[in-house]
Amino acid sequence: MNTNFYEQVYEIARLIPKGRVTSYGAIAKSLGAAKSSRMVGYAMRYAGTAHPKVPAHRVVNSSGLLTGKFHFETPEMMEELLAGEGVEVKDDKVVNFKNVFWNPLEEITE
DNA sequence: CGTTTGACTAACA
DNA sequence: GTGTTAGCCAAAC
Repeated sequence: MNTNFYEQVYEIARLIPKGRVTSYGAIAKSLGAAKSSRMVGYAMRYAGTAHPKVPAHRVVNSSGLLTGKFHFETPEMMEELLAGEGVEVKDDKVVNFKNVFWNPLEEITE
């Protein structure tokens, strides 16, 4: 299969379980491209155009901050989506980030 | 094909 | 804890 960089990012993003979040850097590391953390976010930018669509709202920065909320249809949608999945969001940040953090490396295990 | 960009991270002040 | 700077790299324009 064509393991495009974007496709890999999307694939992992879809693996994020409900009620859990992860960081861009974590995804980048799972791809073996820890340096390309920005590329992960860059790819997420096209998440809405990707098929199938990816739960970009489950991806936050290393601080658990909803950095990409403004890229959604509405900045508030990201919080709503997370809240709807059981992830509490306070001041644009994920509450108990470490607690809800999901490590893709544990799921990939390849 | 060259330049700009960017939903990041880490390091430093 | 907050602000700024630098490094990073692949895609978009």
